[in-house]
Order: sequence, then structure tokens, then C-alpha cells
Amino acid sequence: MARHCQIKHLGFELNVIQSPDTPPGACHWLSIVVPTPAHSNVAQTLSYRSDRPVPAGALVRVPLGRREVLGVVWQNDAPAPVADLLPHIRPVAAVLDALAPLSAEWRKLIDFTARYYQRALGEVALAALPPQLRGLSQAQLARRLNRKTTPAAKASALPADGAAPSPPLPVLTEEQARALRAMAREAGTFLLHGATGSGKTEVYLRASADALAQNPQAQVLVLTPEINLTPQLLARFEARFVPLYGAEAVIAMHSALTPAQRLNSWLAAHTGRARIVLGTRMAVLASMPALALIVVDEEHDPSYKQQEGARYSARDLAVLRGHLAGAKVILGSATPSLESWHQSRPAADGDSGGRYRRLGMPRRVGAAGDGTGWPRVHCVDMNLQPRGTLIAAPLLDAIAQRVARGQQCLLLLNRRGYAPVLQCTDCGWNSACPHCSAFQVFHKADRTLRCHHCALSQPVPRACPECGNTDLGMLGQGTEQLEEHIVRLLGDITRSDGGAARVARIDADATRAQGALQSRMAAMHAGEVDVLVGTQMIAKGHDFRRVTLVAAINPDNALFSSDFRAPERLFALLMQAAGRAGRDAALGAASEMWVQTRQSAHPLLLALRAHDFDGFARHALAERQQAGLPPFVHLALLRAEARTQEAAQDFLRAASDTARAQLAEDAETARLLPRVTFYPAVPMAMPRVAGMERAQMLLESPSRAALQRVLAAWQPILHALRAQHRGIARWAVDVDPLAV
DNA sequence: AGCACGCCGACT
DNA sequence: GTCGGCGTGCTC
Repeated sequence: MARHCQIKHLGFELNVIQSPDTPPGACHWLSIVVPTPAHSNVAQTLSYRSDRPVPAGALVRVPLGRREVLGVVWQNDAPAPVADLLPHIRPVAAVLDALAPLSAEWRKLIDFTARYYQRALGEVALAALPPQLRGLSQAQLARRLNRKTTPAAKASALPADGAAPSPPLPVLTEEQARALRAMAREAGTFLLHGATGSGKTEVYLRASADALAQNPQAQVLVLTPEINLTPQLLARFEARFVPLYGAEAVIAMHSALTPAQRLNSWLAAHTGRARIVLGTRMAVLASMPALALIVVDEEHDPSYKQQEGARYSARDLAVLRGHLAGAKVILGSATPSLESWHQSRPAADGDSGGRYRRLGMPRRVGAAGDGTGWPRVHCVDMNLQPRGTLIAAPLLDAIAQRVARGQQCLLLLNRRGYAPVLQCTDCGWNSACPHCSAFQVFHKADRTLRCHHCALSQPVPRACPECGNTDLGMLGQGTEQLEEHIVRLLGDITRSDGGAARVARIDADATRAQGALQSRMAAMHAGEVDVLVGTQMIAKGHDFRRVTLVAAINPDNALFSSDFRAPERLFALLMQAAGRAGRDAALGAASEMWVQTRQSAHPLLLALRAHDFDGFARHALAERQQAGLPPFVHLALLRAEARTQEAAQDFLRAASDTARAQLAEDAETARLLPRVTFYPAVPMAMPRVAGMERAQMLLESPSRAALQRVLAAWQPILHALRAQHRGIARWAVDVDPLAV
């Protein structure tokens, strides 16, 4: 082969020296990644040949079975495949050489992601590319690229000569300046712990400006939990950088884009035309050849963890990617995840400290004197309220006063619908979903019973389906009922302008229609709403300048959840919600946060009252350490779905037994076994969804590496076992699961 | 995942 | 006699 290639390179026609088992013209063996699903037995890369050299990272179209698919060259001039495979090797169909190859750094990132989260390389690689790229031929791609660089597009994309002077930048607070100086001094990952209103976004903007100014190619990646909840972040980046670098320089990347927009965004990032990519978790895998800075806003947000397919944490991958690319990483939050908090602990005696550098900004911008401009927290003890109270009298009073003064209120209730359960007062029938271990929720707006876990939706029965009793009762309260309730209670309250109080609701039901969320948010901003009722959707991202009262109506569930992260999430939600009140420092001191609870002495609520994240984190981390939970141990889950709970658990038990037996046989893996605990298979917290029984098994280890090695060795065992357990509909490994 | 091939019921 | 149900099996 080598001789053949060498001579061909000199321009000779050398078909004569080909032996019968050598395909004509083939002299470059390529390992190529193709879109193979996680649960397939296809190898990670497939071998193809090409008669001309193809660089690693190149996008190619290759035949796969009857189809032609998009692939990425993982290794060029790979060693010749084993002899019995040779006759099956097919040639590459086309090389999309209009595009620069994907960088080695990107390939390393994808490779790590696939291995760490136990998925097929091809699945991860192709999922990171825009779907439209799969269907594009070489010619179509070339046309697309040309269209993007027409003179007209170029002219409009570039800032005008002698552009209007950009508005003056805000003066930095001492804390902001200090944080920026610290980031400028060293490389690595920073945890920016900044109170709501302390000006974290301005720090992101300045750090981005620095990175972009240092190198005319440099790119910045900004991750945000949900882009439609944080339009203000995108608006601020555009306002700051479009005048400097042109309209094409700031692009969005998220799943709500049309396929064409997604392709365009990806191409802009890949070619370097985009200097700033602002996106959701998917954007962490975008090709950005000159990445210099990654910002992860609200780094504690659970939506950074992908919940299907490759279940990666975009926040964790951002840190890794920063390391691979030599880019700085800023993790920003008012309530950091306990993982990041622990990872950023300062060095102390006997402890070399975490790998991140922690930077604090406790003060709100414009806070007067020594105050922090933080709202006061009131806890209402619901044990002292009449049974069934939805809004306690003192809270209602406070709301009425605010409304009369022309100020806005936010009421948080994390339950959609009117009532969570419908029940017969006679025979005990209730609205249990026939397909899920959950209740169908009563939605009054369209008179339906709806299960929030499967698609089931049916008209509300007029009478009990079991006994015919027409007296059906409701249990619990949701946002619809809260809205109705507050409208009635505020009926005789008039606003300062003499009008009636206006109530609006924002939750997944109220905002299903296209643009409904935006229009309701706009009405709120315009002051056309006095009281906004909603789920946690309203606690995130949006700054409502005139809100001076925020109330959590019934947050107690989270205090007793079986999910060990529930308290952390609740604290973040309440802290975030409190931050919505009085964003203007002038109003901040006059603002209030109300919490209705039966647990007013709970340490979490005491910490909230004192605005003491450090205290909460210290307490929560001590609990985690004692209970042997992350970040002090590493977890992985094996999940299985089957028609019966028994079948699902049988599979998990077999997986555990086989794994331990096989791992023990090999000296290399036997060493790891004592370091990894296999817990018994148990039903999931929600055991039945859409007619499928779900079970899971927890694996725990103090060593990430040991857990990884065991999981990797487990993979082929699981594939083989699946064939024996026919009842298993699906199985998946979840590394670093959010909830167990 | 696609997309085959492959072996058993109601129709032009 | 065919059209087609989706059960197993492969993809360099």
C-alpha cells in the first residue's frame, strides 16, 4: 500500500501493481464517525477509504448500508483495517471541503463527552452538528456559503465608517472592577458569586470585550439556561457588541431556531464570523475555532443538564472545554450549585482548596450606604392560619397595599392547573391517571382532567365515574385557582389611578400560544399588570423594575422531597425570587419577600431571611458530606423501562450481577470493584409513566475515575443482556444524575 | 436509528 | 395468488 501511494503521489499510473485484494485507487484509510445510535453494536468509528488525503475533522458523506450519511473524519491515514474487514471497506462519497475541518479541540471535547456520558461517539458528534447539514450535498453547501458572503450581506454586517459614538459604558462598582482585575490576571475557571442586581452581566460584557479586543479572531461563548426567559441578556450583548463588530458578530443558538437559522448560526460560529455565540446547553458543543472565553450564566440552573440522549451537563462540559481550548471560564450565579461552591472553596489548612477561583460581589449596584438593598423576608406560619388558606390575611393585606400604591406583586406557585386532584366525596374515587403513577390535574379553563406526565387529557366528568355521585371535590390548589382567588380578593381594591386591580398568569398553559409569553411579559414591564401569578418561569431572568413584593405561596413540598437536591433548588428559587423584588436599589429596601410555610424554623428559611447563601451552603455541604452525596461522592444511575416493574428490576439485577462477576474476573477491573457501590434496583420516584414501569439502580464511588472505568466495562455487558431481557423497552446510563 | 429481509393474514 | 403486518439483524 505504502509503495503504491508514494508512487502515485509522483504522478504515475500504477494500477498494475494492485493486488487483487486491494481496492483500486485506495490508499488512505480513514476512521470516520457516523450517526449510529447509542444502543447499537456498531463500532465507534467505521473504516472508509479515499484515493486522496482527507484531513482529520473533515466533514464527509459516506455510504452506510443503503443510505448515504454525514460523517466526521476522526483519524486520517489510520492503520489498515484487519484483513477480514478489507473487502467490505467502501470509499468516501464526498468531502465537504468548502468547510474547514472541525478542530482537534472540538473532537477531543466530543470524544470526552461520549466516553464520560456513556454514549456512542457518532451520536454525540452528529447531535452537535446542525441537523440540516446532514442533508446538504457539497454543491448545496457551497451555494449556502456563497450566499452568506455576498457584498450586500457584508456591507450590512459591518459597522458603518465613523459609526455613531457608542453610548458611554456604565461606571463599574468597586466589586465589579475587582472581579475583572482578578480574571484578567490569571487563566482558569472563575466562580462569580454575585447577588441578584450586583451587576454580573456587566462583568460578562467587560470580560467579553477584553477577550475580543485582545485577538481579532477571538470568540466568546455565553451559555444561558433558557433563552426565551432571558431575552434581556441577548439584548445587552447585542447592544454592546453589534456597534463594534457588526450585526453578524452576535448570534443565538438554541433549539427554538428554525433548521435554517440553526445551520446559519452554526456556520457563523464555525467560520469565525460570529464573535459571540449566546445559546442554551446545546451551544457548548458548537464548533468555535477561536474560543477565548466561556460564560455560564446562572450556572446552578438544572436545565444545563440534558435529560435525554447523551445526558451531559453543559456547565461541566464548559469547564472542560475551557481547559481544552485554553479559554477562561466564568460560572456566574447568585446561588451557585453546591458542586461549584465546593470546587471554588479557598485553600485552608490541610486542604489545597478547589480548582475554581471564587469571586464575590455581594452588593447590589447603587445600594446605599452599608445596606445591600435587599428586600425583607417575612415567613407566614401556615400552622396558625385557618385550614385550607391559600393566601394568608397579612400577605393579602400587603398585596392590596402595594397594588393601591401602584406597585407590582409576583406570586409564585409551582403547580399548574386549577386543582391537582379531583375526588369523589362519596366512594373515594380520585383522578388517578390510568397510565401514570400521578393524578390527573383539573384544568378549569378548558374543563379538562390532564396528566402532566403523559398526553392524556379528557373532559371533566359531571359525576363520579365509579358511583355516579355528582359531588366531586378538589384537593389542593394550582395557579389557575390562585389567579381566580386573587382576582376575587382584590375585587374591591382600586389602583392609584382609580382602575380595578389587574391580575395575569404566566405558566406553561397560559403561554402555550406563540408569542403569549412575550406579550404577557411586555404587559408586565409596561405596568399593565398589578399582580402576576405564575410558576417558577416568572422567577428566572426577567427584571421587573416595579415589583416590590414577591410571595412563595406553598414552597413546603420541596423541603421534604426525596430528591437530595430539592433544598438547593428551593433556596435558589426563593433567593432568585427575592431578587426580583426591588431591582431598583431605591425600591429594594422598601421591598418584601413573603414565604408561606409550616416550617418557619427550617434552617433553609432562616438562611433565606438572613440572605445568607454562605450559611446555607455550609450547612447543606456538611449534610451532603455526612450523607455521602455529591460533591463528596460520584453517582451514576442505570435506568430501565419495561411493561412490568418486575421485568425492569430483573434487568437491573442481572446487569449488576453480571457486571460484578465479569469485572471480578479481570485483575485490572477487580481492583476497582471495592471502590464502586452497586445499590439495589428500586422503582423510580415516579414508577409509572405513559404505561411504562421504570426502575433504576444507583452506583456510587468516591473516585470518578473508578466509576468511569466500571461504567465503560459495563457497556458491552448491558448490550448483551438486553438481548436476553426482551421485555426491556429502553435502558440508559445517567452519569452525574440531577436526582436519584 | 434506518432500512433491510423474512415469514403469516385479508384483498385487487 | 399478492400487499403488507412489524419481528430480528446489520451497517465499514
